[in-house]
Amino acid sequence: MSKATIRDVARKAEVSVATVSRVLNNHPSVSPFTRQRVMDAIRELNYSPHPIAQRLSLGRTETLAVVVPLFTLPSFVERLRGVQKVLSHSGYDLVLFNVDSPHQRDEYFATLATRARADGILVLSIPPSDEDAERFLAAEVPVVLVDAYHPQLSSVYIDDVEGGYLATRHLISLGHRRIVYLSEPLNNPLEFGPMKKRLQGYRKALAEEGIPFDPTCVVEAEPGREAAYHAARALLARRPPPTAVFAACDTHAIGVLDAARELGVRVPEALSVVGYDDIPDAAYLNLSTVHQPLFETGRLGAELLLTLLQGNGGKSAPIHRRLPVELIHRATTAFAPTDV
Amino acid sequence: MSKATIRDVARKAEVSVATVSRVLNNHPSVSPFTRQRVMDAIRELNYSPHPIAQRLSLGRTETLAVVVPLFTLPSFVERLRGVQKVLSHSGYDLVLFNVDSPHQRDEYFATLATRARADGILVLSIPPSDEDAERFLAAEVPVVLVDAYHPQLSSVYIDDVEGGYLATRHLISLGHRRIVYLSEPLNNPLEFGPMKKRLQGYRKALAEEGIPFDPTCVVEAEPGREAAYHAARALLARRPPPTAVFAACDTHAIGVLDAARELGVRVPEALSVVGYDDIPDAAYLNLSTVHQPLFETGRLGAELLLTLLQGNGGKSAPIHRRLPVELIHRATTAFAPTDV
DNA sequence: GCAGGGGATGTAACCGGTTACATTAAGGTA
DNA sequence: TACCTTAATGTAACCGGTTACATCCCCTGC
Repeated sequence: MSKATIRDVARKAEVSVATVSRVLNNHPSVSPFTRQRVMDAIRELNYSPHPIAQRLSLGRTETLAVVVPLFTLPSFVERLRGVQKVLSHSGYDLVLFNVDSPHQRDEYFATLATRARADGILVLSIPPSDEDAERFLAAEVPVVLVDAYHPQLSSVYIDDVEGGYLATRHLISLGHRRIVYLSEPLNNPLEFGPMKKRLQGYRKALAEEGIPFDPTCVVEAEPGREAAYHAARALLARRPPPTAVFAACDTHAIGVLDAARELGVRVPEALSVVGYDDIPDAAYLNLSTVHQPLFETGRLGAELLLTLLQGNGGKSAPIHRRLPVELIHRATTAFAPTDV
Repeated sequence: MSKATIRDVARKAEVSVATVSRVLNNHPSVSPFTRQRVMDAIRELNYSPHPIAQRLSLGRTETLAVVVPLFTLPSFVERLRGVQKVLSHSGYDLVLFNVDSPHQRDEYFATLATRARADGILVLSIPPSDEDAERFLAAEVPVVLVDAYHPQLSSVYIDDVEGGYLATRHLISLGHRRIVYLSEPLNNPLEFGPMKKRLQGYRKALAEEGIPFDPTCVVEAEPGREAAYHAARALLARRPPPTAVFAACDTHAIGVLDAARELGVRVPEALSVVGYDDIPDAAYLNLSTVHQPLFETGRLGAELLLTLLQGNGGKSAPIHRRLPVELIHRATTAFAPTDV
C-alpha cells in the first residue's frame, strides 16, 4: 500500500524524480501546472516519502537523543515533560536512552558521539567526563546538559550550592544548631554533582554563622523513601537528637517525616525538615523545601538545543544558563525547641 | 574522524566492500586471515557502520515507537520503566511519541501506520479506533496495546470491571451504602476505556447487593489532585454525605483525603476512601486501593512486542493478556458509621 | 537574426550500507 | 587429465530519497 516510491510518483505524473522531490520540498522553480499534477499523483498513490531514505540522503538523522537516569531520579519526569513540550513540534524524533549504570552511561555517550546517531543530544542529570566532552566536541554534535555541568558543553542548571545554603540558613535562622544533612550517596558513580554541591552550601551557611561542622551530621542513604526512613530512625535515636534535617531530595525528606511520625516525634515542633526539588508531593505534604524549576530546566534545555541546531554546527562557545532556586517555607520547619 | 565508510575500510584492508560487510555481520564464509585484516582496518580507521544506511539497506528502522499520554497519566512512568527495562538491551531505538490531544493521537497513529516509521509500536493507555486498527493491520506493523484493548490488536491490560467491582464490594462489605464513584471525565476524548469499565464494576457490585444505583453518586472531576479536592468538598457538603468514596485513580483519592482533612472529616471513621492504581504514594499515605501491576504491564507489553517482531510479520492472531488486579486494604477504609 | 538570460525540467551521481550472482582457486574423484 | 564441488571473494545492483549540473525552450534586446 504505502510502498509507493518517489519513482512511482514520477512515472504516474509523467515527470522526473527530481521534479517530484522539488514539489515535496517546496522548491520554487516548479510550474503551478506541474506541481498540481505531481500533487495529484501523490494523493492517488497515497505516497509519503520514506524517512530513512531522506535521512540518509540529507545526512541528518532528524533525531534527538535524550539521555536520562530513568530509574534513579523521580524528578526526571517533570524535566522530560519540559523537554517533550518543546520537541514535540520540532520535527525531530525523540529517542530515549535510559542509563542505570556507569557502564551504560559510557556506552551511550560513546555511541552517541557520532553525527550519524543523533543530530543533537540532551543529557539529564548525568555529568559527562572530560573524555566524553572531548568526544562530543570532536564529533561536532550539539549537546546540552540539563541539571549537570561541564565547562565545555552548553548547559541549563541550578545553583546547588546556593540551594544548600538557603535551606541551611533557613534552619539556622530558626535557631537550629544540630542540623543533619541527609543525602544520597555522595560517591555514587552516577552522581557526583548536585549532592556534593548542596553539601558545600550547607557548610558555607554553617561557617558563616560560626557553627562548627560536625562530620557525624552528614548522613548518606540510598535513594528512596525507605532508605531515608531507616536512616532517620537511627538519627532520631541519637542523644541528643538533631533538631533539624536538611534532606538533599524530597523523597528523602518524606522518609524522614515517615520515621518521625512513627516515633512520635512531632514535626515541626520537635523536628524541622527541609527537602529539595519541590516535587508535586512536597506541596501536598506541606513540606518546606528548596524549589528548583524542574519543568523549566527541561524546557529551556530543549530550546537551547534547538538553537544550537539552528546555528551552524556547534562551533560556538558553550552557553550556560543558571536558574534560580527558591526556599519554600511550608509547615515542616519552625523554631528550634528551646531545651537546647 | 568517524566519517570512515565501508569503502574506506575495504580499501585499507585490500578487500571488497562485500567482504567487509560479511565480517561486520559475522557471515561464516570469510577466511580467518581476511577477517583479521578487516578487523584491523576497522580498528585503525575507528570505523563504525552508519546506522541510517544500514536501515535503508535492510528495510528496517531498528526503531520501536512508544506512544504515551505523558501529561495526563501519572501511572505512565511505572509502565514506561517496565517497557524500558525490556527494550534497552533489544538493540532497538525507543522513540517516544507524546499524545496530549485527540488530534495528536490521530496524527501519530496515521504516520506510524507505515513500516517505514517504526518496526513495532507500543501504545500505552490510548485505545485506537477501528480505523486506526485497520490501518495498522494493513501496514502489517506489529502493535501492542498496554492498558488498552482492541479486539484486533494484541494487548496487555487489566480487568477494570473487576477492579471497580472489587473496590465497591469491599466498601459494601464494610456496611457502606452511600458510595460515590469519583472519576476523571468519562467522555474525555482520550479516555474511553478504564474509567467507564470501573464504573461498570461499581454498578455490578451495587446490583449484586440490591443497592439501587443513584446517578448523583457518579461524580466527574478533571485529572489531578486539585480538581478532586474541590469535587470532594462539594460531596462532603451534601446532606447526608456519602460514607465512602471510590476514586477511579489514586491521585483523585488523595485529593479526597485532602478535602476530608481540611473539613475535619475523619478518615476512615467518618469516610472511607478507596483509590485505584496503587501508585507509590498510595503506600506512603496508607491508602486502600486497587493494585494494578503498572511496571509489569509495561514489561509484558514490551516482551510481547519483541515476540511479535520475531515472528514473521504480525500475520498471526492477536494475543491478549489480562492481568489480575488486587484490592489492597490499608488504613483509609473501615466500617461505615452506624448512624445510617 | 542571433547572443544572452533565466525559468522549468531531466539525468545521473551520491548518501553508505547489503546481498544476489558471478568469478576464481583449490581440492576431490573417476 | 578432465570434471565437479565448494569455499572465498569480487562486482554491481539496490534501498529511496536529494541535488549539482546539463539541457531545453522561450523571451528580450541589440
